[in-house]
Amino acid sequence: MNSELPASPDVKSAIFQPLYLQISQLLLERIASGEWPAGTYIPSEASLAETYNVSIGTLRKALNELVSSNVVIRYQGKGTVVAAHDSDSALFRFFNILRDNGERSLPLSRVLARHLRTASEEEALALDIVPGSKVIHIWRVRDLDGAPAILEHVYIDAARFSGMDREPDILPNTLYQLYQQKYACTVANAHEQIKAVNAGPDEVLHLEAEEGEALLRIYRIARDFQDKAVEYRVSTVMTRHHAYFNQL
Amino acid sequence: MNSELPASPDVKSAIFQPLYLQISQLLLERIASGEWPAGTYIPSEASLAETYNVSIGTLRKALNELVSSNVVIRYQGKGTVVAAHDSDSALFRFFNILRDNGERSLPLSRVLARHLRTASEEEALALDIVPGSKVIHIWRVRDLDGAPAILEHVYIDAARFSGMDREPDILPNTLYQLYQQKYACTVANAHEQIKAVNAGPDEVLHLEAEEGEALLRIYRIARDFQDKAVEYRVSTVMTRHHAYFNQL
DNA sequence: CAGTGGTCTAGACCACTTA
DNA sequence: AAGTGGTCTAGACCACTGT
Repeated sequence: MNSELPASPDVKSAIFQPLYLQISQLLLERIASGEWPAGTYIPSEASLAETYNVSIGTLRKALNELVSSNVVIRYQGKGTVVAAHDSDSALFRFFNILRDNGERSLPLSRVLARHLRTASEEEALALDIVPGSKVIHIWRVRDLDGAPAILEHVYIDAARFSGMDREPDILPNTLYQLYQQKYACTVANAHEQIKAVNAGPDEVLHLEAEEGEALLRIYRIARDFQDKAVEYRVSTVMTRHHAYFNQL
Repeated sequence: MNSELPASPDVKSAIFQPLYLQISQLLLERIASGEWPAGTYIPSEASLAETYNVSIGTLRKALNELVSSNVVIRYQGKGTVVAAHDSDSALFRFFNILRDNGERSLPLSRVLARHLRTASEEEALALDIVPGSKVIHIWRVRDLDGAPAILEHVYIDAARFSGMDREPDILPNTLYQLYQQKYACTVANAHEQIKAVNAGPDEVLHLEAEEGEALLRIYRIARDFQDKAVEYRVSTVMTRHHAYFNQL
């Protein structure tokens, strides 16, 4: 087959990109479309290779691309599963506030307010939606080790997450799981900007901070596989007993 | 050859690890030993494959491991070069303080003090050296966009960097380049812990901060390829016009 | 042009999981 | 035992870089 066809020229010349990247993209689209929901197993290498008419080696390379971008996880002898936010490893990828000694501390949330409102300029810019659109705003405190530690504003596009402002349920600790399970929307990466701020009235009241105490403020924009902004979040963190950890 | 030998069993059974990882490790050792200094080209795939008696595919896999851990960089048509800290990409891997809009800003250093002294308990712990050892301490201010923005304490093992406290030269902006070029010591990764602090006298004086103004404090331990601690650094950052950026 | 890394293939065999 | 992913090989061809 190799001697006749110089590596499936029809597919190759269509888009100028290596075959394995094209396949990787096709698989990503099928995952993003909801065909294979998070937590489910996708077909085996051999079967996918047959589907796309490529060698198994090329298909492996395509899958490895998805592994390195945290889209799927592979288990030898079992299969390839679409990454879900409830796995232990994924849970802490987006939660970098740890105890001073580096140990994990499970956060506990209390929602202070939740409502639908018109996006401010800043929020619309961050979420990449037209100014004047509606957003759902969630305001909550997160406790670490029994004490209030994070005061957090979360903004999401109301059009995309319609109904979430009226959900009767108590919100789960990790919103990303909720986005994934109820709205088929997986946060794939996030970008953060960190500054230091002096505590104001809100932080004095809800974080038991001293007036003017130095706190971390983290601005985060979370994006899905298509690089579309999913959530804008501003967190204010008390760092008396905890710190933001980062591996370079 | 494949029918006779089940994938070079002699090498394989010696250490229980995939061949390509063993080779990757061997190459890393040769790089760390100084045989191929930073910035130089290592032998071609074909020649290395012959040296280690493995197929070219296996050797590629070994090299790709080194690529993903930022040890080497490959250029099609040219060759494989040992990563150096002076490449534009590497320079900003360890410098995450950017302007609010996300643009880079080249820092400018002024050394306030530099001397040899006995390590404190904290410093010895961070550098993983025996308490009572000598460290070189560098204290400097870094300007961003013409204004003092970072007040930084740097600690390095005096035994490893002997002579650096007496160097007559003005220290370069990026110490990591100096470590690499003069001490054959490459910083391969780093771990950071970030807190918020209120400005004290030092920061008021050198960063022109208001008394009590909230500042970022970053504790960083930098390590080499062997995961040995190279440098301990405590930076205090003014975030009026800059922020710490991070991609998750 | 020769030499480098990048892609793709085809097939053998190994290691792990499940039934 | 059957099915999955993981390793290793061998070789063809492509794309890019220098002389």
